Amino acid sequence: MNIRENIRPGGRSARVQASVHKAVRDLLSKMDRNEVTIPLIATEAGVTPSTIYRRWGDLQELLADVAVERLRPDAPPKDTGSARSDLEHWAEQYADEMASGPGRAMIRDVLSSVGADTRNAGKCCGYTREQVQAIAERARDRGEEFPDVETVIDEVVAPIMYRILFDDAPPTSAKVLSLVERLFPQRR
Amino acid sequence: MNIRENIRPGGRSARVQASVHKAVRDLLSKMDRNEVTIPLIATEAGVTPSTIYRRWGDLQELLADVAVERLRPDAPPKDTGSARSDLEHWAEQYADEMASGPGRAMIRDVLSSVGADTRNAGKCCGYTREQVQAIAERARDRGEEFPDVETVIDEVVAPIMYRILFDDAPPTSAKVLSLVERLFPQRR
DNA sequence: CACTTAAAAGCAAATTATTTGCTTTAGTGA
DNA sequence: TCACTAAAGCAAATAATTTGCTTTTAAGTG
Repeated sequence: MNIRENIRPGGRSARVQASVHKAVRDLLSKMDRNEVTIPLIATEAGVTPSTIYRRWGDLQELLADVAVERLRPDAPPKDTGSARSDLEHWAEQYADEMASGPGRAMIRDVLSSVGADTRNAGKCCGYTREQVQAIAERARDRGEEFPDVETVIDEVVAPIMYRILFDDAPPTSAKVLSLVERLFPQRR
Repeated sequence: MNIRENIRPGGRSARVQASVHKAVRDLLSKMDRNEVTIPLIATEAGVTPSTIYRRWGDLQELLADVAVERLRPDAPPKDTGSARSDLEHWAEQYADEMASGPGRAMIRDVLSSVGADTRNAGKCCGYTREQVQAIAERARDRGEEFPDVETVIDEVVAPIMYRILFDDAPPTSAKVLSLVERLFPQRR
């Protein structure tokens, strides 16, 4: 078979990507985000600035790329015994993480990259959907009632995110619980 | 009274601000947003780049400043006879405007400015709240039932915005109507 | 295991954007 | 009208970005 696949060499790629990502994370933890520049990242990562420019285009794209990685959940939602409490637990944690300083900064980075190709924001939304999906599936396996995933996104995730992004006050824990409550027809 | 108020001269300010804003709007309508640079804006506006750098700091802040202005509603929500239809009408229009190319770009600009001082995103949220408030007040004057403004934000505005920002598919008209429907206890 | 290939990295010069110190201009209040 | 000061202009210095060209390196091939 000799139709040349367009998988091409480019072997150092992974290594460079890893060291650049690490450099970004390190610098971001040490200094103010608008002091971080591409030449600085390049030096820290031990690569040439032009490498970064050519691979990522600009700082925004690079920051978005790093942020998406960091926003990827590292574990499925905790199993607390019932779907409702799984969701409560997950939503509170989600709200906390996203409302934190670094969380907000990462969301901003993701949203402000235009990257029509990369669809960064879409990826984040996808991670969230997967998490909710996992809770929903556990509910089904247990034979519990559980709302549609899209409904959970509309009624729990969206308000949390809207308040974090646009409002001065991030949602309190009580607020998050009340959002979840609306989804469950009757008492506990 | 001679305690010097800290209102200081700075008279050309308004004129410069107007011409810079106009230049930004004009350029944005003519070319791709990432071809727009501060030196270009400065030339178009007939000012010096350093003036812009000193007043706005960087391109993001300037774009955010212009975007906030443009996102300000120019009229109160249309009075269509009933609160529910006012809200339906307003929400559909809001969703359309925000989901459009320019709408999305403006939201992105607003969100990606850090401006801890300016609170750009907060202003936008404020405009939205005012619009919903106006509908709510009309409802009250007519003696109609109407949900709490914050509830409308959680259940209608937030899902619309979340889907526009994070999801690939902006909300359809039917989707928007179904969001409004949930807020009204029973049939029309 | 050479050896070829092409994507990705390095390098450096050219271009462009940003910052900064100093000077000038023009509203404002006396 | 005059003095005052915030904001604008100007230009030199610095920093970031782009670009053409060369070099390196992981794969795939024989």
